[in-house]
Amino acid sequence: MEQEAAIDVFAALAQPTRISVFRLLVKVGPAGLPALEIARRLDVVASTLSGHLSILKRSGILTATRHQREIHYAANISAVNELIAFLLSDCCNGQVGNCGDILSLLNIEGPS
Amino acid sequence: MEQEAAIDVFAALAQPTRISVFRLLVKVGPAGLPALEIARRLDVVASTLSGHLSILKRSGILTATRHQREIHYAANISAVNELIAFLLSDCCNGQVGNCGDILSLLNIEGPS
DNA sequence: CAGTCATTTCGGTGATTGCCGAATTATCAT
DNA sequence: ATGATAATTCGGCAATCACCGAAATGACTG
Repeated sequence: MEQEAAIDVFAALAQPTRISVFRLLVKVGPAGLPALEIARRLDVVASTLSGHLSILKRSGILTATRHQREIHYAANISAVNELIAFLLSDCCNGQVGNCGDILSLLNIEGPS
Repeated sequence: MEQEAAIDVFAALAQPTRISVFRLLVKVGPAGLPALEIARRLDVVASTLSGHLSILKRSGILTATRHQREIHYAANISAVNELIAFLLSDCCNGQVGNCGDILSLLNIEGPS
């Protein structure tokens, strides 16, 4: 992931409604939710939400697929992966082990 | 990390000069750099940089320590860890293995 | 084709952001 | 104290952002 793309993702997530949308969609899983359902659950006006969804989608952190009349938005987990890889790329030379405490903070210890 | 804090970090990184500062400081390592040296390397006016440093510091992604006349800014890697943990917390139930391809994207495979 | 539902676009407003130069504060050496 | 260096604060300006309601588009149904 290039710096410009990472900035777009950071900007997309740097807003309360948008990060709430993203987290909701992460929880919901790959099936995602239609826009109005998101608006209902987060209590946001539809037109306002539409702008936020557009920003999130343009950054690549959400995907949108039409299901009949509805457009289902879903979190794009691989974009999260790329963002994390970008964050770590400069300090670890691509090898996460170099960053020490990251692994333990993420509870990576193999099956318990 | 709470959602509010994560938003502050995202907002801090969602700006070209600021993310360049952050990446420069990650590369430089824990010793960090004084403000004017950062300004020189990134070709940014001192007063403009000062505002950016203040935003980065307030978000917790940078630390600042005085060394005689200079204030040395350094990347706070543990804040990066917390941010990554926040990003993953909703989809993995705290267990990164649940997210599947994250591990391989990060080149976590044990010593090669 | 007419109607309905889902979503987006448009228009306008108030708040925030980023930028710079000038002035100010802080620290140290002489 | 004086002067020099490091860094921040201030004032003002242009650009962007977030928000809402109203209107428009797109997609399906009868």
